[in-house]
Amino acid sequence: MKKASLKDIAESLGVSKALVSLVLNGKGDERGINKQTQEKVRQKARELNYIPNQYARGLRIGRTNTIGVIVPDISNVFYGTLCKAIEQEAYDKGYNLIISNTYEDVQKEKKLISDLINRNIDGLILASSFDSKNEIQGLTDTNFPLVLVDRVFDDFDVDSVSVSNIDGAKKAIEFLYSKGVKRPVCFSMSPVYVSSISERIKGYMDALKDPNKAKLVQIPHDDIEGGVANALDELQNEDYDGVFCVNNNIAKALIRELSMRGESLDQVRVISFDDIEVFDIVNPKISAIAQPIHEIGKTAVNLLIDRFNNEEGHKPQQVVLDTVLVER
Amino acid sequence: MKKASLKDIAESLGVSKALVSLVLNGKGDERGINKQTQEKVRQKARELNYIPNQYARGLRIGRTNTIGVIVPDISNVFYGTLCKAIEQEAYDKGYNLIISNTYEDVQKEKKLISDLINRNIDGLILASSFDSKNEIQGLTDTNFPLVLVDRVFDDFDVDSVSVSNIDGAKKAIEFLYSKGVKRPVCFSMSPVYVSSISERIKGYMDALKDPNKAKLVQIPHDDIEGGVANALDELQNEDYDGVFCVNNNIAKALIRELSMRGESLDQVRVISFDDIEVFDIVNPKISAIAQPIHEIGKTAVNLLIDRFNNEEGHKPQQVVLDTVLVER
DNA sequence: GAGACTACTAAAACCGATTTAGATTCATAG
DNA sequence: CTATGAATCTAAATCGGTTTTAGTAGTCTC
Repeated sequence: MKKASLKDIAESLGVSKALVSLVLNGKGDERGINKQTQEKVRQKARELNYIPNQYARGLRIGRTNTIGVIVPDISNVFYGTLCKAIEQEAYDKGYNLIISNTYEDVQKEKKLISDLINRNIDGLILASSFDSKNEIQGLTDTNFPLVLVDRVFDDFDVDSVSVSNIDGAKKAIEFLYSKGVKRPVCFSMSPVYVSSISERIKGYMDALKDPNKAKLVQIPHDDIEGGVANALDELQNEDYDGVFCVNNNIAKALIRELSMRGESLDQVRVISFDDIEVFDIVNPKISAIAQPIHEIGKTAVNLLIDRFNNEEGHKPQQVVLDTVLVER
Repeated sequence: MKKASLKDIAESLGVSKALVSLVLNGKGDERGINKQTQEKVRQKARELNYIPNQYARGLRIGRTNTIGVIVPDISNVFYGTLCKAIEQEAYDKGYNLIISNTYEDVQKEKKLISDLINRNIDGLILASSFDSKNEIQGLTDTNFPLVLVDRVFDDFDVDSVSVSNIDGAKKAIEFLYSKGVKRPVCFSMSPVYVSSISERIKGYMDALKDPNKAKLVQIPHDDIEGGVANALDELQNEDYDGVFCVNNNIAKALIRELSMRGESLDQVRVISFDDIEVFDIVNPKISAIAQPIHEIGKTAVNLLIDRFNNEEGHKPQQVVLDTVLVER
């Protein structure tokens, strides 16, 4: 049983394709098509289980109701949840998603961007691994609908949704102090070119009571386990009693490493940016700075759709959402 | 700068669209087109940064190089990783993905399936929440390329990829015995209609040394936390010293609940189906039955592609992969 | 120099929708 | 009896590719 086309409906009713198309697109009244004829068309469409061919439609009207999403790694819970949020909102608004992962590979990211665009997506939501906005400058120059999430660039006239990383980091440090921590160190990720990470470091610095006691440890992003282990060795002789992890991957590695060394989480108080389920399962539980992931996704989708509906008048917005301290 | 079309290349070179199309599709030699002409065409295509419009192409040849993927929940690490595996393999083979979540909602799953098909995907990889094969019988009757993963149906002549759940569960129980556990109970999920769960229960039963000592606890899937808490209350007076969790969600809840009650994981030995990172972070670590997720994804994609290339001759296969005991 | 063959290229149909510009009918006004 | 116009509907162009069919030169054969 082949799928029914416009033509099938038109022929079986003895009317033209044009009429059928107009009726089914709700332009029947506007175009003065007889109510009874309209009803017959709709009836027949149901009967034949007609659904328009999206590709013919896309070819003609230049839109495909598909949004591209590029994230570093969908199997990372943060991005998985973000995609879920995006998908829900997009689905409600009648859009589908094409999701791709870069695995932080800048070359792959470039290729993916052009691949997706050439698949005629209507717009792109991008959590970029690029180290500068230059890489996507070309995209924005062509006026392609783009929303950056999670990782954004300063002074860049593009729609974006991010969280107040500086503020979130400050909250984390203040929380540590309030729990009696005297000297918090910061476990950071290198390289730090992504905006979110560098901002969190700045927040840490800003919140320190005594800037001279700042201690920043760089964990290489391609060997988190090893980096954390080295860091702990190095810190053996330093006196510190709290750790602020700039993301959950570092925190997970830290928890694992500490327990392998038989050191309790009671001795060193840990707090992390990004709240994940693990923090609620380990003992003792770990506090965290949670991002409003659902809202990030929802906002990103709506910025895009606003742009679609408003091609000319749209002004790029940089939305910055607040984080929440999850105290455990 | 608008995107270049076939016509642009043809006109700027003074040849026909047809010639350009043939050359760029590698049929130049076959059709005896002058080598030099071919080179000029390719050169110009590069110069104009030409990429074919996938929708025009899809409309004409009836394929879109897009695979639909439907899973219960992409923010669940298991499915996130599965999607990642599928995406990698598909990407390598030149296919894109459209991913959607059902959240175990059968109605949404039905709608998603028809939505995706009407977006002209070439094939579908489905981790279904349906309780019977009847729901997708219609799909297979139309001969639509479909591969079931994770959750499959017996006696169903459809491509599928799953793991040997019975065998995996047996391994888990045997492992518990080998570690001195005397009486393992099974924390299962209700309802149990999905094949994977019921098979794991069967594996548990089969592996018990004394079937009279079987103890099966049903955890409602929509209140795992509460279900686990109730189960632990109920088990207070029973003597048991090991728990086999049929999936990671139950295990996570169990670990959390045990530590909240101050009970150590040393007293009750826990093992879970599905291996997740958490099990390597908590203290003590948790052993697990790992699924070869990457291979599942890869196999599913290749079954689909084989079907594409082999429309008539393709025979549905039920691939069953082995699990691995991850001992910690 | 006609017929056949080779090497190359163009034209046109087609996929299935949308949309523009116009055609047809019929009633009413002048 | 014709012009005006409202009400209905349609033909055809279009989107950007792919593929089939048909053609034109030029060369070779006898």
